[in-house]
Amino acid sequence: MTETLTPTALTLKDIAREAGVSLATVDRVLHNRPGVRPDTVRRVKAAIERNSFQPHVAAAELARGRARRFAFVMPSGPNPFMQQIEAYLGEMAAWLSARRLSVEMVPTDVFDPSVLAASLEALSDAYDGVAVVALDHPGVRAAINDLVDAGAKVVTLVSDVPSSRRHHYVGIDNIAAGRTAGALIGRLVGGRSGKVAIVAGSQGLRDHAERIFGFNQVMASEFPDLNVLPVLEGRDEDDRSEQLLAQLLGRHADIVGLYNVGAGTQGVAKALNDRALNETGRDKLVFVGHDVTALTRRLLLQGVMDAAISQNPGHEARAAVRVLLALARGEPILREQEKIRIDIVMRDNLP
Amino acid sequence: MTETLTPTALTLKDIAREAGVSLATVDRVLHNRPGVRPDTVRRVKAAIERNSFQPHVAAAELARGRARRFAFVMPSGPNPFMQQIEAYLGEMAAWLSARRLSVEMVPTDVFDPSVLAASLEALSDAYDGVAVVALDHPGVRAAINDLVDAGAKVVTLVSDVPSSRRHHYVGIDNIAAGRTAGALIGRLVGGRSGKVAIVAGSQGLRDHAERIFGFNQVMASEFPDLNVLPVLEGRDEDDRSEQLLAQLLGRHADIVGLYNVGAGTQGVAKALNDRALNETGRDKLVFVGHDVTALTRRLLLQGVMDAAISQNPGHEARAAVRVLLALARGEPILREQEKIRIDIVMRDNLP
DNA sequence: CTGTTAGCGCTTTCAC
DNA sequence: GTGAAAGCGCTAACAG
Repeated sequence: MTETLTPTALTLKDIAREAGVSLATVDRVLHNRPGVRPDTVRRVKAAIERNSFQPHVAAAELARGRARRFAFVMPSGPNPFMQQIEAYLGEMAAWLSARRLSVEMVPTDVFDPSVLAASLEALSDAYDGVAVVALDHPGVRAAINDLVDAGAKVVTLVSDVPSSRRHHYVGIDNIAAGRTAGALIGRLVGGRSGKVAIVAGSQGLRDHAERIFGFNQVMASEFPDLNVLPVLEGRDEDDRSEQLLAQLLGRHADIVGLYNVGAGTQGVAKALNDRALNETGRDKLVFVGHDVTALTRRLLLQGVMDAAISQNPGHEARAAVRVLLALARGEPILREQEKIRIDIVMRDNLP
Repeated sequence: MTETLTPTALTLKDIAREAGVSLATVDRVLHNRPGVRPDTVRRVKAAIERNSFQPHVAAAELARGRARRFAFVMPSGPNPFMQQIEAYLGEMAAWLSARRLSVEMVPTDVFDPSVLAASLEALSDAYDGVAVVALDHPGVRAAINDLVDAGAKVVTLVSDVPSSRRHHYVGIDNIAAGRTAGALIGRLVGGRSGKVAIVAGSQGLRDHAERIFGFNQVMASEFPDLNVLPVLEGRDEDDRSEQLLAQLLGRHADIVGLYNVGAGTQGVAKALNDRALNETGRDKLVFVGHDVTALTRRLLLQGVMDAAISQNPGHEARAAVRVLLALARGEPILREQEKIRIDIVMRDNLP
C-alpha cells in the first residue's frame, strides 16, 4: 500500500481552459491583481481550488527574471559569532548566484543607535530586503519602519526590535535561553549551595537583558539555595570582563556557578583559570556561556566550560536569506523550518 | 563600504559567445556529456571558470521539465517519532507540488530484515529516489545496493547501513548521542554514587547498540562511582519495558540514574512513577531518554524526565527530501545544512 | 475588464 | 562534433 502525498501536475493553461478564461486572467487572480470582474475571480479561484493547483515555482521565477539584492547590516567588530554568520553567508555564494540573488554586507556600529539608524536610512531603495542585527531603540525602530514603508522586506537577526514593523525575526527567544542557562547551572552544581556570578556585555542590550531576566526567574523559583550576585558589565571586552570577574572571585570564596551572558569569553576564562588552581573535581565552579566558537569549543573540551547555550549561526544565516526571499516573492514562510532553536551544547554533542 | 558576495548574472549564451561555440555545446560541457572535442571542452570550461558562471537553476529545472518521485520506506507501527517525520512530510505537500515532486510513503516492517529487503526490491524503477529507515543487515544492504545499481538515489534515514552504497545518511551520530546521555546522567546525579539502569528496544538495532556503546564509554571513563547495570531489552513495548524495569527497581534500592534508549517510554514512566512516591527532591532518580514527543514533553514539564536527547524530525524529513532532490538533479549537497544535530532538550528549551 | 504574445535561460531533439 | 530551433510554464507588456 502506498499513499501519494502530492497530486500530479497541471499548468496555468489547464486552469484557464477549465475556467473559460485566458492565461493572463488566471495569472491576475493568482496574484490578487486588480482588474478582474468578481465573478470571474470566483470562477477561476474555484478551478484552482478544485484541482489544488500549484504554479510551478521554477517557471514563475524564470519569467519574473528579476535579480534580487539583499543587505545584511551587521556589527563591524571582531565578534566571533557575527563572523561565523558572515562566513556562512559567504558559503552560500554559489547557491545565491544560481538563483540570481545577491547579498551585500553593510558593516556598522550596532551598539550606537544613531549610527545604526543612519546606516539603515542610507540603504537607498536599491535593496529588496534587509537583514539587521538591531539595537532596540526608538531611532532604530523608526529607521526600520521607514525601510518597510519604502517597500523593502526587513528581518531582524539575532537581536529583535519587536515594536518595529519588521516582517520577521530570525533568532532565539532570549528569555528562554536565560532560563535554560539557569536550569543548567542549578542542576549541574549538584545540590551545593553558594553564590552565582553573572557577566554580561551590557544590560542595555535587549538580548542580554532578556537572558538575565530568564536566568533570574529560574534561579529564584527553582534554586533557592543559590544566591545570584549583581551583574558585572564587561562590555563584551576581554580585559574588562577578566578584571571585574577576578575581583568578584576574590571577594567571594563560595561562588559555585558562573553565567557568561555575552562575549568577552577569553577574559572570563582567564579569571577562572587563575582561581581554578585551587579547585578539583566536584567542587569545580560550573561555567555556562553562549555560542560555539573556536574558543568556547576548546573550553568545553578542556572541561573549563560545562555547557554553551547556542544558536546555530549557519541556520540563522540561511534562514535570514530564505525568509527575505520568501517575503520578496510573496511565498509563504515555513515557520517550523526557519525557527531558531536554543541548543544546549556540551562536550559530547559538540557540532 | 559594502562588499558584494555574488557577481552579476551571465547566461549560457554569453559563455557560448565568449568560447566561440553554440549553446548546445556549452550545455554538453556543463554536464560532462560526451561528444565534444577535448580542446573545445577546455575552451568552454575556461570561459565558465573565468566568469565563475552559475547556470540559473530555475531555467534548468523548467527546461528539464521532469517530475520526480521519491519513496519513503518507514515503519508501519505506532512509533511516535516516525509519525512525526511522516507528518512533517505531509506539511511539505505544497512545497513539493510547486516543484513537481512527489513523495510516497511505503510502510513496512523495518524490524524484519527480509520483509524490509523485499519492500525495497519491490520498488520498481519508478522512483528517482528512496529514503529508508534501515536495519543493518546483509539482506537489506544488498537490496539498497540493488536500488543504487538500478539508478535510484538512496538515503538512509535515522538508522544507517554504512556498509551499503547508499548515497547519504540523514540522522545523528548515535554513539555521540549515547555519550551525551551518559554525560548528562553523570553530571545530573550530582556526585552521588549508585547504580544506573538502561532500557533499550533491542541491542540488535544498530542505533540502539551504538547509543549504549557511547553511554558505557562515558560512564566507564568519567563516572567511576556509577555502576551500570545490564541492559533491559523492552522491544520498544510499553508493557514489557514497565515490567522489566519495575523488577529491576525492586531488586536495587540504589539506582540513581536511568537511560531509556528507545521507545516504550510510557511503560518506563509508569515503573518510575510507582517508585517515585518514596523519593523527594535531590534524591530523585535522573531519567534521560530520547526524542521529543507529546509524552516526553509532558514528562519533561512534570520533572519526571530530566532531559531528552533529540533529533529534529522536521529537519530530518526536509533534509531527506532536499538531499534526494540535490542528488537527483546532480546539484551539490549543503552538508552543513543537512547535518542533523544531537539536541539536548530540557524543560526550558523545549521547542 | 480580458486576451494575445513575446520572451525568461536552459534542455533536447534533430540536422548537418 | 557541433549547431539551430522548438519548447518548458509562467509573467508582463500591449492591444482591444
